[in-house]
Parts: sequence; C-alpha cells; structure tokens
Amino acid sequence: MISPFHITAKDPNSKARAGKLYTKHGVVNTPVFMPVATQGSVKALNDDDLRNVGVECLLSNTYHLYLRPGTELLKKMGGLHNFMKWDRSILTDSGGFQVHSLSHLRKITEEGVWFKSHHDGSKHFFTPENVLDYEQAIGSDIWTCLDVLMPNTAHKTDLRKALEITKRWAERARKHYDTLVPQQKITAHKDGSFKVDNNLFFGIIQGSIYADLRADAAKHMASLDTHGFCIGGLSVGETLEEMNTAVEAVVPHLPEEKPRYLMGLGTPIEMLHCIERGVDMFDCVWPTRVARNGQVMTSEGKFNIKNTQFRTEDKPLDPNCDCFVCQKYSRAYLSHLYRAGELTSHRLISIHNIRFLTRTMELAREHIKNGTYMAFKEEMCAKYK
RNA sequence: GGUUGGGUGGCUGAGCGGUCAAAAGCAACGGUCUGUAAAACCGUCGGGCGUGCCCUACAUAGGUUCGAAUCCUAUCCCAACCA
Repeated sequence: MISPFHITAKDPNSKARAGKLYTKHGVVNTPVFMPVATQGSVKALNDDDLRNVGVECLLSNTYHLYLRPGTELLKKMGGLHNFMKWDRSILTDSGGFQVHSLSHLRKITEEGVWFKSHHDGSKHFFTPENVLDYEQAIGSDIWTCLDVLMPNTAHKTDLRKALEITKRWAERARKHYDTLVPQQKITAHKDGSFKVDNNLFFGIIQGSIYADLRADAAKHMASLDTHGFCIGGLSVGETLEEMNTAVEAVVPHLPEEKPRYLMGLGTPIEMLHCIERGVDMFDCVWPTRVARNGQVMTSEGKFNIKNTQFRTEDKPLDPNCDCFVCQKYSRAYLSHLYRAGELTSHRLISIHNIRFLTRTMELAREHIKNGTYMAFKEEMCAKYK
C-alpha cells in the first residue's frame, strides 16, 4: 500500500527526518507529538485549546470509547470527529494497552481477548477484526491493530509467545482491513502531497527490550504492507538505553517511506532520542496527567507549581514559551489556582505543557531541515534533566 | 447573674487513668506519574541527638495517684439556654 507520507528533510548526522503525514483530516507534520484524548477528550481541554497550541493529531482509545459512550452511538453521531468537534486527525489505540493495564480483568486466547469492563464488570470479547470494526465506527484516521503488551520483566519465553500472538493478530487485522477498505483512495501529487480518502492502518511491533525479538517483529510487520508502524511495548519502565536498543533494532527493517510511531512516549528527552533514531510520531498522557498534578515542563527543565517558592513569583511558567498562559499569567497566580483547587489550573498548565511539547517538535523539524538536529538535541538534553 | 456542655497539635476533631508525642480528615512540606481505571498516588508533618531514648506538650494553677489529655479543686475563656 502507498503510505501518504512525504519526507521533506533528513538530518545528515542522524536518522532523524521531517515529514508530512496526510490523512482524511489534513496534514500532520512530523516529528509530531499527539496528546491523548482517551475518552474523546484531552482531560481539562476542548478542541479550541488544542488547535491553539498547534496540535495536529490526537490519540483516542477504542477500548474506552467502545465501553462508553459506545461505538454505535459514535457512528450515529457522525463519528468521533463530529462528536467532539475536532476537525484534525485522530489516531486510535486498539485497546491493546488496556490488555496490559487492566490485565487482572482479561483473558487472552488465540482468537482474541476477553475483557471485564472496568465500569460494571460486564464481559466483552475483542478480536483483531472487531477492533477494526469499532475503529471504523469511531471514524479515526489511523487505525491500530490489537496487540499483546507484556511487562518487560516477563520471561523471554513468554514475551516470544506474546509476540507470536501479536504477529498472527496483525495478519488477521491486515486481512480484515482489506474487507473494510477494499479500495485504497490515496492520490499522490507531484509536489509530494497526498489526497487521502480512506482510513489508514498501522501495525504494532512488539518484542519488549530484546533486539532479536524486535528485529523479528519489525521484519514481519514490514512484510504486511501497512501504512505505517507502531513501536509498542516501550515506555513501560525500561531504561533509556533499553528503549534506544529496541528502537535501533526495529528501524533498519522498516521501509524508509513509511511513518514510525512510538506509542506512549513521553518525556522531551526520550522523544529527542527516538527522533534521532528515526521515529516520527509520539503520544503520551505525560504532559496532561503531570499538569493535573502540578508539574510544569519548561525550556529550563521541569518544576512543580505546588512548591512553596512559586507562591510569590511574578513571572510566566516559561519565559521562552509563546502559549497564551505564559503571555498572561504569573506563576504566583497558577500556584494560587492550584492550591485553591480551581479546575482552571488543570486547563492552563495542560495547555502550557502541550504547547511545550508541540513547540519542541516544531524546533526539532526546523533543526532537521537545517541539519543542526544533533546540536539541538544535545542542548535540550543538557537543559532538560 | 444562674444552669448545662465545652476548652486536645496550624485547623476540624477522636481519645476520657497506664499500650498517648496523642486516631482520622484538612492544611502545610517534598516526591512519583510514559498507547490515562489518575483533579491520582506515596512519604514527612512538636524539639534533640547516639533512632532508641531524652526533653517539652492536650486552657492556666494546684491536687489525688506508682502513673493524668483522661479524676478532683480553683481561675480564665467559649457555646446554648434561663433570668
């Protein structure tokens, strides 16, 4: 399949590249950070907030939307885009992460996975096929396939077994995609842009922290002819070195012209390391969850607005930030809002944190174009410890 | 003025003779957070050091007792009701 992805620049000193991924809902400039809207909402924010900080793609979640409000309702409401009034791109997680995070409520079989709803205990069965059906009902631009994510502390034998299931599920999902989207409606233009009229399909590469498993998974996924690749099973407690090793094992086996998306990342430093190794897309709850707990990400490093010193500081969260929160409000005011339990503090800090990451991605793209990516990365890593 | 019930750590509030440096919650102080079961969670929270002990503490001052936040007396406050 043609991937509607156009690489616009490559860094001469690393595997970093800048590009444009086209979807039914517009262009996503890569490297990209996608905030997480699990239940059809980036917590504390609405669609305008997200557009204003330069978000081009959101991640949402099939498992959560399937349980509530239900994929039938979403279909009736014209899909998630119309439901939440978000007119840019959406990528959906298959629910594979919930196979992991809600593992005490599930049972994996060759056919699929039995889940107990975390809301009411009701039983549900997910298969690689019906998950794609649900993603179609949701109407997301990029569909991911059902996978099995294991803790990387698991025994390698079990990890290999889980990977084999993930591979077979990917094959089934890939086949099912062809029945849901029998004809590709992707037109390539001369200038490198694309017109896209169908939903895209990304496979997920597992294999934990083991280079051999990762390489095997990557080769297999490359053979399935998808629009792009997810690297899953990372950012679950492994070290930065282990993560780098896993990425380095995967990337050489993936076709250059298709996007690579590392699921669940992350902190600015981790993303910069992955970009250097050829990753294009990221998502993470980090900036928003941490914001609701008071942590602020800035160009000078992180701090927590809960700490005493910020009660009286009459300066913006980040003097180098262009978000409206930093243009208008003092640290003292945000400290007050947080202490007073005012919900606005969650919104304002979330907006700032997301802007910090989208801005970091903008800078990364510029530096890739200028061939100065590695210097930029080193400088950021030194500042952001 | 009288009657009754009270005064406990920054606050609210348990305890009502030893196991009490005193439950719990809040506030405060610090930390954690990675395809969100999170406006969550975890520490610390009288002082000192040799970390086990010592010192200072349950309105104030006396007293009873081997031992008192807990019982008695007086004083000072507070609340409700009655004059």
